[in-house]
Amino acid sequence: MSERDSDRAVSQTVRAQLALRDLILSGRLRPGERISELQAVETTGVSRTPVRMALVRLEEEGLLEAIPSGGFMVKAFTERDILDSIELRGVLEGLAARFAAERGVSARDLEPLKESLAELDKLVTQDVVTVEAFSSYVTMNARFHALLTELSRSAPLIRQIDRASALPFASPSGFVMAQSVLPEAHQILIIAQDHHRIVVDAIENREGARAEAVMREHARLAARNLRLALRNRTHLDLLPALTLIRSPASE
Amino acid sequence: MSERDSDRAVSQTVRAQLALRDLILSGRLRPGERISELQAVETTGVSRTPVRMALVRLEEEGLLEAIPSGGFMVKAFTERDILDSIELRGVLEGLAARFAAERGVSARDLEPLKESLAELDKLVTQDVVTVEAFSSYVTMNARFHALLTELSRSAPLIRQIDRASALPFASPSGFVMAQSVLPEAHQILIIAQDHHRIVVDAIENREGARAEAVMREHARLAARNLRLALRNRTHLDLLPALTLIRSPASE
DNA sequence: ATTGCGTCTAATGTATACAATGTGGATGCA
DNA sequence: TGCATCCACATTGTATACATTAGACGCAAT
Repeated sequence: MSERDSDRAVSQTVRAQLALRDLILSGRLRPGERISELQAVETTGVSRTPVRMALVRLEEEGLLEAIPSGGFMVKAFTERDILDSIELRGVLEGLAARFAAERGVSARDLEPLKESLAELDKLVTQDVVTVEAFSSYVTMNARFHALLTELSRSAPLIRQIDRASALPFASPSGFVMAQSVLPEAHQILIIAQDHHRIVVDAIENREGARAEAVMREHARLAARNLRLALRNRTHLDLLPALTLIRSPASE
Repeated sequence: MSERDSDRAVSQTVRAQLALRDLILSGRLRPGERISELQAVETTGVSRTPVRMALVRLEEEGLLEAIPSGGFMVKAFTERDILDSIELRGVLEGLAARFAAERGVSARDLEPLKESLAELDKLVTQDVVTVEAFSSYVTMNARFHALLTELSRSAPLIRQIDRASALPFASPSGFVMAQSVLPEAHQILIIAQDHHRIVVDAIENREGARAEAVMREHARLAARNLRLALRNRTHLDLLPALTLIRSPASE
């Protein structure tokens, strides 16, 4: 009755899903830990049915793992898993870029991507780099990647990219915030933006192989950011998802 | 009480999932058709709760689509969707082959793949090509692809390939049976087997780019089979999954 | 005649009660 | 003292009853 509108708008299932995901990513549920349904009921305030639905969806999302005897546990990731997930996303986005280039994109359809590119330019070219600037960069970067993916005009591919980007450490903006405290911050941003520019140019000129290659390399910036962030572990609080790392698989 | 052991062994959820999947792939539930939960309860014989679980899993699998206002409908695919799904699988398997090649595979780990290759050789080199031979080819081919995927030793990638291969028309053996009635049957088999041989060789010699490229091309054989099967539509009964095609997107 | 509003119905979303199974502990025997 | 077995409890899987919402049909008014 006295619930807020924002609470009433979404289903109990979604509410439970959001609450549980937050619990996992914040590290309050540790990797390997079994998730008790009744405990989740108490925490989220919804009944068991939507909690179970949320658990199934979180398993699909990749954050949970089904226990053979029943129930779910929080999934544990190695550093290698994360790097592979980033490479995987790069390969998929590379395919999307190649599809866009090979199949052709009308000037009208390319316009939103170019606008997104210009907006990113405004942020990157300014000298002072504040935390707020990084925050809006994250938003605009996500938009650029989403627009690029859609240009593939391939529903199966878009779906697969969305699923691959669902894990926070695999998403295009997963480690951008880590840059904000790194000395190499501005350099990496400039390089990333050059990748953006190149892929738009390649699509426009229908150079499929070039578009694919640059998107693959683009994703590897995230891998570089991850390694940098792990080396000087001063600001790991910016990356809550790293609580999911089990054995860092030191090389 | 009087249920068969095979029925008692699996959960109601899995039973409903199998029954509904069969209904969809057999074409008894047409694309775009809304699935009534109560109707599904009657058909499958289990109660609404496991039916709903099964529906969620089938949506994740890609066979169903969530309706914004609630419930699910059978997903419709264009011919383009299917071709893209095949290309997508090829790209992912290409990545798996590249990972295997770049990271190296011990002789011991490569052994099962070589055995699988030899078994396939026995089938391919024999002159008479019966339907039974094709059937066992499908099994062994699936095994080869599964072994190859595992050699990537990347849990995220294996997971993604499994999900991409879940759709019957995207799986490595999706259109092999269509070959069995085509005059080009034996030729295609010989070519496919050569791809298998090349990828094993490339992995052994740590040639990542070669391994990746050949797996991509290998997947395109499935696309070729699909086009051939659609052209002479005499034996479409071998490919029940094609009932999911909505508008064939003629080119 | 068409459009808009209201009601009614049937469907999904949710909660909870019940059943069955797996797990942990304790006890007894070797 | 260690291992195995059994029992009890807790947890998940299932069924069903209830709530809520979306969609359809009909009636009335313009």
